[in-house]
Amino acid sequence: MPDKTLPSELSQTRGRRAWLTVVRTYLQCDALLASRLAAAGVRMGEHEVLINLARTPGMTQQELAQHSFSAKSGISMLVAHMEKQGLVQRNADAQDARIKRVTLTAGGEELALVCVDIQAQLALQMTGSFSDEELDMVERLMLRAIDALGRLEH
Amino acid sequence: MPDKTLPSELSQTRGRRAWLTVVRTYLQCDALLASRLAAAGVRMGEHEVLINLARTPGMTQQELAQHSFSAKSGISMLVAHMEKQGLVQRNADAQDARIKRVTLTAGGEELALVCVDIQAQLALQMTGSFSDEELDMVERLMLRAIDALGRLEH
DNA sequence: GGCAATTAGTTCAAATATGAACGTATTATA
DNA sequence: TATAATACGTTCATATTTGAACTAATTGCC
Repeated sequence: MPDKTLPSELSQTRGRRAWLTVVRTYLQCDALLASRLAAAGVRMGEHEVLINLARTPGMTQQELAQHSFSAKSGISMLVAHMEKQGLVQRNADAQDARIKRVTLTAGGEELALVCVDIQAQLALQMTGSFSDEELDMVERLMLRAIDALGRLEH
Repeated sequence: MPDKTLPSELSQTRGRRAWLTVVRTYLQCDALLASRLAAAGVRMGEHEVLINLARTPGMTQQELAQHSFSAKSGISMLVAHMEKQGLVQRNADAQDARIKRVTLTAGGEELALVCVDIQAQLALQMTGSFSDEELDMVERLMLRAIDALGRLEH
């Protein structure tokens, strides 16, 4: 009986192969998304903030940073810039003076709709041939993966 | 409640929801991968090059750039740096003097094994609860998505 | 052969993203 | 209550990444 799994075997597992395909898909999709957003005059970082605030108005910058997986310093500068552009508004929280709650302005809402549209359009083009069952399957499997990752984080 | 505009319909499709879950999974996995590689003294860019060259020795820098979805200028600098570190070697192609073929040194091979191991380990931890059928399903679906993306690229 | 078009790689300035240090506000603890 | 520990946001120096301009080599075409 062969003993514990060796690195050279591990590297050929189905899991790794499947995941690398996910990564390739993500990177290719991301590149296309970036180019379509650029055509609409929106950068990836702005897109992320707009999408998040459209779904959840009043997010803190900390929350924005976590959700977009970027450093809070970057969010601070980005949101400041977007405020100058008139896309968002920052208001101190009533209960906690440390917190700045960020909301979209009318112009921000409008641009967020464009972003959502671009994103949804791309998702549709990419998964257009998937059945509802297949889409649900993807979502459920990915949620399981996220769950497994969460258990590792400490 | 009456319908709003067209975008709001699109934004709620299964496809978008499923895809956003994939994105979240990718970002979370990527962050963890980066931290584990950092613990081994390897940066993400180096990891990408090492993994690629381990699978396909003698890749050109152009090919490396395409496979890792980064600018060729970055690859040029990165590979030059890795050559100084003694991880890779660049040799002019015999047939085409423009091309530099990149291969791993013994040290590079060794480090590449570590990278492959970290990557495979993470993939296994993430998809450990998946059945073979589920893994194959993920791979096939992602390949279909990549195919659909390929058809759009013009 | 000769010349335009293309391709691989490099360089460098500019755009982006990050981490550490700091100021300020809040919460926990003694 | 005082004081330490923590949390949010900003700033700034420092990576990291990119795009455009450039050199050199190759290919296509007349």
